[in-house]
Amino acid sequence: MEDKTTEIKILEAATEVFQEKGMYGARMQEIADKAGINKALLHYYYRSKEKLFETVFRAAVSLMAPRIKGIISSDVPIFDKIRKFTDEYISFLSNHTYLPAFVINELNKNPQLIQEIFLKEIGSSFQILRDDVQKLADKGEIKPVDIEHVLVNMISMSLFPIIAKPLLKTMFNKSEKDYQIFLETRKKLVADMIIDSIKV
Amino acid sequence: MEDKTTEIKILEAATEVFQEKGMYGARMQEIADKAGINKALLHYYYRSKEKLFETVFRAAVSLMAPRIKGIISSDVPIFDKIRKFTDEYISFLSNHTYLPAFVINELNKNPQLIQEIFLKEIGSSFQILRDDVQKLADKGEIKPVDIEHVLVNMISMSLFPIIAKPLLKTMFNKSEKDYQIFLETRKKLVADMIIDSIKV
DNA sequence: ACTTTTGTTGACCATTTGGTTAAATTATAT
DNA sequence: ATATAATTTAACCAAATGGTCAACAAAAGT
Repeated sequence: MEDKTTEIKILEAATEVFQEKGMYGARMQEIADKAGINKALLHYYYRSKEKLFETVFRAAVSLMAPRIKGIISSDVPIFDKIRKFTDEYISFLSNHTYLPAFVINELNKNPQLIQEIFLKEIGSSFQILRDDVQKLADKGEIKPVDIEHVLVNMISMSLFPIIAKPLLKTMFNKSEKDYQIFLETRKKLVADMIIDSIKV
Repeated sequence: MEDKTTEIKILEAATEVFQEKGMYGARMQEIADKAGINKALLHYYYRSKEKLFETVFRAAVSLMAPRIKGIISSDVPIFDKIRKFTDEYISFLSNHTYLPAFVINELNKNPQLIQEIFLKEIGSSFQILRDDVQKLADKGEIKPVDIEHVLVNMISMSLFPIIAKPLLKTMFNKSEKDYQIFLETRKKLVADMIIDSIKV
């Protein structure tokens, strides 16, 4: 933490605070304290709170989105793609618990940010997936499903248990460790469900 | 809007603002303006911002939770229960788009609130469901599934498309109306998937 | 009629907050 | 060495914010 450049230290501290408190709840002073620097330095590197937030937010999206993109546009059989997705995405999110709630929440509060940021990250790869699925359906290798629903189902079942973790943890009376196991189990379970829903 | 009691007007205005901006982002002045009253009146009826927020939050949970509870603990065959859930819950949430993101988000930021509020609302009915499913599995009428996963799957696929609406709307390039149709379609689709995953 | 309680307001206050500035310190180049 | 540029800080500021208070108005008891 010591030899890191100030700019990085700020970004890390800001990420923590913003993800925990959100754009409005975050305090510049808290970020400065957490980064171990003077508040004025924040403004020296990132001109305003908004600028800093946007940087953090873009970084968060850039951390989440390419993984979806990379997996769904990789050149492997579709069933493998699905298994790979649930496996890697649930793993990744387990280690970044705050991320999805942060992104989705800020997206709700500031919808116009999406067009620019999110589409650029994901956009194109979705078309590819759509075409792939169409071809497979034509060849009779899978059911002629609506890819939008399949994708939403898969993302829902992978992401929601992370977003609603505190709720579900309490609801099912699970310890932190038990919840991790619960998530681990879902990797295969979700993939199986999705595959079952599209295989002929 | 005119003949409503001041207290109600405040609560409605506060609900709007809190759901849109969150606890931190909400401004007492904005709530007062939206309610068409003086800011001091807010403090006359609800002593502090925190108090007001908690009232709004509890009301939101009380709006969401009993519906889950009512459906899953009703005395109808399990498959009907599932169809009823997806149908009614997606309908309800379509008319209260902000609700789930609001509840889940605040729950993430303030986890200790859950124990008290959420468990009281949901808690018991979950045990009933668990027992029901166990019995059905013993009788061989459904697979011996893990009810926790089934429930999470069902809630995930119903709730997530509401929470991530702005994201998915952009991603799939859908108009407001198209998105409503998309959600409408999901009612049956989700129920079918859940039922398929547990039927023998 | 009038007293008391309840509801409502405008003006005000202390604190917090994002942001600035001028000066000091450190690094870099000449 | 020294001038120049980059980094860091303490002190400060204006605006915003949650909250209060004294006074006024309306309702409700009596």
